[in-house]
Amino acid sequence: MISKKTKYGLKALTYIARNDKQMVPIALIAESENIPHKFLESILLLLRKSGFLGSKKGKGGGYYLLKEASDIYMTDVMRILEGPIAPVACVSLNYYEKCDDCEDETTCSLNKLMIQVRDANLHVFRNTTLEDLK
Amino acid sequence: MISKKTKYGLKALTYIARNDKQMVPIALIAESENIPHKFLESILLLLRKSGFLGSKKGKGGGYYLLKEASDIYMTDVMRILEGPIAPVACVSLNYYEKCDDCEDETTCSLNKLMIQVRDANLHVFRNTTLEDLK
DNA sequence: TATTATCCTAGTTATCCGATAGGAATTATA
DNA sequence: TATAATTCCTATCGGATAACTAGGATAATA
Repeated sequence: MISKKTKYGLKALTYIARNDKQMVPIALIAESENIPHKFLESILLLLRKSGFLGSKKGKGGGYYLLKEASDIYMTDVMRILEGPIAPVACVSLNYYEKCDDCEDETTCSLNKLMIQVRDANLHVFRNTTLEDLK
Repeated sequence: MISKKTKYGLKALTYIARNDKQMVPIALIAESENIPHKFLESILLLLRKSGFLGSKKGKGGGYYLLKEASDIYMTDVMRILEGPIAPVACVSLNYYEKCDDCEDETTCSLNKLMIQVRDANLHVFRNTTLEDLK
């Protein structure tokens, strides 16, 4: 199950994408999408620092997409918001970590299944961009 | 990312499946798979109550599969150990719950993506049985 | 009856999720 | 230039959940 952070983040990105070429202030997204204002603030900050969003301070300011929606892939967004796409770190492409309970990954009975799950999810996320959520 | 409970549970089931037709005591699984004994105990208890395992108390006792490994589907195991397969409750087949922030699911921008993720995972789990992990 | 198991309820501890607080910095505009 | 509107940033907090533990009851075997 994905976190609310991820859910809110995706909804916010979609909202901004729909209002492209305009500044979208936090308050507007928060109200429209029923997202706690301060929580959303921290999420948008993260998305900006991760290179998805640009921002402008002050009156008339807000957030905007730095790239075309069709160039924003769910793989990248999900990794920032939710973390690893893989179900276990030992099969993660971007967040690899060794298991402490496993001696050898190649002989681990879960390995094959975990890779299948990872790849199934990757396939979906690689073939979906923000444009598809608009 | 799946919980350790799920990971341990799957490993334990596999271990038992490999030693089919024999009683397998907790202690043996715990040591072989590097799983904390008491934690594993609670997991096996759950798997028994959920109908995957049978048990026998006392000397020479232990756990055994109630069905053929090839009849134990990952969909069922995962739902017990990990909970919903869907990434959000509002697209879950077995654990449905309405979103509190969404008015209408049919117009939610995430809906389609979430269903795709759910179905991708379902596809893997429906086509994998415990036999495949052996 | 001693030993080896599971059964069961109830903890404990640590981490993380979701959300909030409060002010600093920046910008537009009246 | 004053004011309002906005993002920026750090810190914090309560509650839930994950991971694990304790300790005895119960049952089977030899």
